[in-house]
Amino acid sequence: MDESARLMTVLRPVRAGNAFEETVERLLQAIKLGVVPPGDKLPPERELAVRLGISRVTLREAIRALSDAGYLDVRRGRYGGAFVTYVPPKPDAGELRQVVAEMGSDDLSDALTFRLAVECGAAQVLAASRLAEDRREVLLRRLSELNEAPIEDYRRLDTAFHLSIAELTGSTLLATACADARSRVSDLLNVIPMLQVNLDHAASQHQAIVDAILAGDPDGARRAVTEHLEGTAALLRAFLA
Amino acid sequence: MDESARLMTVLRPVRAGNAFEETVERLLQAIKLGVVPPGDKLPPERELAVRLGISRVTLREAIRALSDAGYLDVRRGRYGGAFVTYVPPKPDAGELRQVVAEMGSDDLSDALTFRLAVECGAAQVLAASRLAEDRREVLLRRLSELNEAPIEDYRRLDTAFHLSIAELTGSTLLATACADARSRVSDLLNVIPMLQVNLDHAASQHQAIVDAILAGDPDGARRAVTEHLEGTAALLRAFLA
DNA sequence: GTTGATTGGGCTAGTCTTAGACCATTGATG
DNA sequence: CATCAATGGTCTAAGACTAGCCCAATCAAC
Repeated sequence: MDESARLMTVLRPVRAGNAFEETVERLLQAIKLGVVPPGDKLPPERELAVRLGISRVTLREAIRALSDAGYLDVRRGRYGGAFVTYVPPKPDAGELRQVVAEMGSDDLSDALTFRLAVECGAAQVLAASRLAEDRREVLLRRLSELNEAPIEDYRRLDTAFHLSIAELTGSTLLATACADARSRVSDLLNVIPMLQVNLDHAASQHQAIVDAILAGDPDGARRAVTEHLEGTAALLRAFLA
Repeated sequence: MDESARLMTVLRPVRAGNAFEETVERLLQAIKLGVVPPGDKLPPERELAVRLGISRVTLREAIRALSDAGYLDVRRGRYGGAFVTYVPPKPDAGELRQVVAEMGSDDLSDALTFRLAVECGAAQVLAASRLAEDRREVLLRRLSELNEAPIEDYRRLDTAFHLSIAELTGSTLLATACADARSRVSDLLNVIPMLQVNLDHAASQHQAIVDAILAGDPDGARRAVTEHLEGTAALLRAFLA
């Protein structure tokens, strides 16, 4: 609150952990967000190490850890690679309380606030910009893909829809922030039961978000995103009591 | 835009550089944002190294580099320390073109979009929350400090005002994002001439932001922040042509 | 003045990380 | 069924980074 709060913010740790830990975290993000869907494989080690800006040795340690933990299946030889075996756990309200407890109430509250802010920010920025026809089509395609998704692909395509909004703004920083926000709550979202009423509700909210963005209505987009996110946020916050 | 855009976002470099470079960047952020004002000193090396999660050796290399570059004056002995000597350059429209050019148009555009999104997001979140009386007072105090600021303190107190909005949401992640966004454009803001009309304009916009937040009006807060930021953004974008 | 607490300056041994080379396995293709 | 390109598996030497220790300088307080 006072001046020293800003010192805490800026003079925070330069690094979240060692290279190995940060790499595990990043790969886990790619897996859990469905950027690399189950059954697909990560890029070859040599290429991935360059992309992540780390040595192949460190990357291999991280892959090894994820392989041991059951997230990846590593196969040698041509057409081999690190295949994603992780499938999101089946929704289970019982586990929800446990997962929330593991995270800590302060971190959860922080993550939910952050997510609300950046997703609303992205939606309003996108609504305020003149959108080229091909970008409108991307947004509509993501929406229809989500609406037609089989249950087992729902979470991944929901993520894809939400992240597309940030990506379409053209800001890498914003897309990164939204991906980060999403991954901080993805474990929680995964264990929330998916009832048909909720899916229907979500579908109409998604439609409202897209309508507001395409209509060039930033306030409407902001409200639609807020309404959509506050639904799950309120549910999660209820488990903090 | 397509699926591979998300690969680029998530499988980006794990680290922005080596520990030394990242530390220099972080200290520079603290200095340029005025978190440690000119004449004040950084925390003692031993304490700062712990906060930043790096070794004292690496921290000292970074401090040495900033000292050589004229940002810090390091003095030994009790009551010594690394004193901030950096004072923001005098505004100069001539330099603006040069600073914009150094940054690159894509990075600038990205930073401006990111800043707009996160600051709007923070303001709307704050406006939507029930604000305790002491928090309202913090906001009002920051505003009046800014309005009464001598010209040489204006930028620093303007930063303090803007960052307070994010800090008051209670989200560390959001405060960090806003500080990051601000520091990405601070060099540019510093060289924009400060004309009295512009200062008056900014003052009324700041007032509108605070009014909307205290009134619990997220849409109003969003619009007020957008109007305020788009002013400088438009000016900066003009230099991209 | 002398003292003592605080602070920057510097050294060393050990660990983490990297770059690059080379080996082993796989399976589509001819 | 032999080939070979693509891919994971392994090793080594060099560099980056850290933890911990002690030295040197400064200056308020006594």
